[in-house]
Amino acid sequence: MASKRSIPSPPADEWLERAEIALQRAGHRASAPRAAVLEAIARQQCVLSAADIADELRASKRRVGVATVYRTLELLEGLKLVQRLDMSGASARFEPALPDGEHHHHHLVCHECGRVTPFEDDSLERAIHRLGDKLDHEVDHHDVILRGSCPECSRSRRGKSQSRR
Amino acid sequence: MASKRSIPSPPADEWLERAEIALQRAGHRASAPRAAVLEAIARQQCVLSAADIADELRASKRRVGVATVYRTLELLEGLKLVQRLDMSGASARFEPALPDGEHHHHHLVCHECGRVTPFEDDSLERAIHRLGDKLDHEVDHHDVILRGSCPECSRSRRGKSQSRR
DNA sequence: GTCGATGCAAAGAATTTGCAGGACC
DNA sequence: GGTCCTGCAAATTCTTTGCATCGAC
Repeated sequence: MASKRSIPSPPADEWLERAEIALQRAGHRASAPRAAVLEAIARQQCVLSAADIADELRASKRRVGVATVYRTLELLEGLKLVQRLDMSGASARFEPALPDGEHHHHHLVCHECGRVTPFEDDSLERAIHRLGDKLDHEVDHHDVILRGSCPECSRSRRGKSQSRR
Repeated sequence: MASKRSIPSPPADEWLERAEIALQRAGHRASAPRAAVLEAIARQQCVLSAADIADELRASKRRVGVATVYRTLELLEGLKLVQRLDMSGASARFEPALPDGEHHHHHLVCHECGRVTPFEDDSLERAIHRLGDKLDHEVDHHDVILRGSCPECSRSRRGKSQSRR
């Protein structure tokens, strides 16, 4: 047990289609650079920074200016199609957002290797939901970030002694 | 009975003393500028940015360079005496951190007025703690940010019409 | 007296913005 | 063909760093 705690692979194409439709309905044009950014986001397996996206596109011969990447991300964030993840100090990361609470998840950040791992947990969601009711605030979004060491890092730090917990 | 949901006023002096001792024990000198930054942090009622601290000190005639403010905050963060709060886009905010889990809390950010309100909730903490066990990661810290409208903003939005923005 | 701490200003990094030309509808 | 969009580079903002000087221990 304690095996793959990863989240079922996100429906990339579905997201892409939804994003394209949402942009169109919001009155935005479907340009090639914008489409390239959308595809890079849809294709990603992990959270990406604006620079990551620009680099990736440059590598695949579809150069897109950073400004366009930022402008597209801003647009998508406004339409709740991407979710921004603030990394202490470093540049912000972005990931495709799924509709509503569907597939809602949060992140673990390893402060040794920097890796970001998504996870989901119903009891956490329930606790937050209850909180929303309890507090006067209208809560419409929440971020949870757990920081610590990922399995690889803590394992290698422990060195030889391998004690599963 | 959901009236005072605020957190009991933090023991400012206690924090200040603890911070001074911790710095000294870590081999740092007690300079006047650093002391001024410490006091500003201890005195704060809400989260402050580095610029806020510098401004506040300038107002109270104890000018301290921003560089010193940042350096002090970095020092304090390393000693777990302050907690950094990443604000999407805007500059990071800092607040005094209390020892261990003592008085542990999180924040609500109003996306209308920007106000940051602390809250604490045991069931949330328990859920996160359980999560730490469930996930392979060693979790040693967590941040939770709820975003929404504070009571004032949602009230005024509902009550009156939505004039100016 | 030594070495850490400070302030200033320059350097860096991340993100935004102005503008002229290009592309979509 | 009118706009919206793009790329580039300059501008902003936040934070860090180099360096000569100052001050705590």
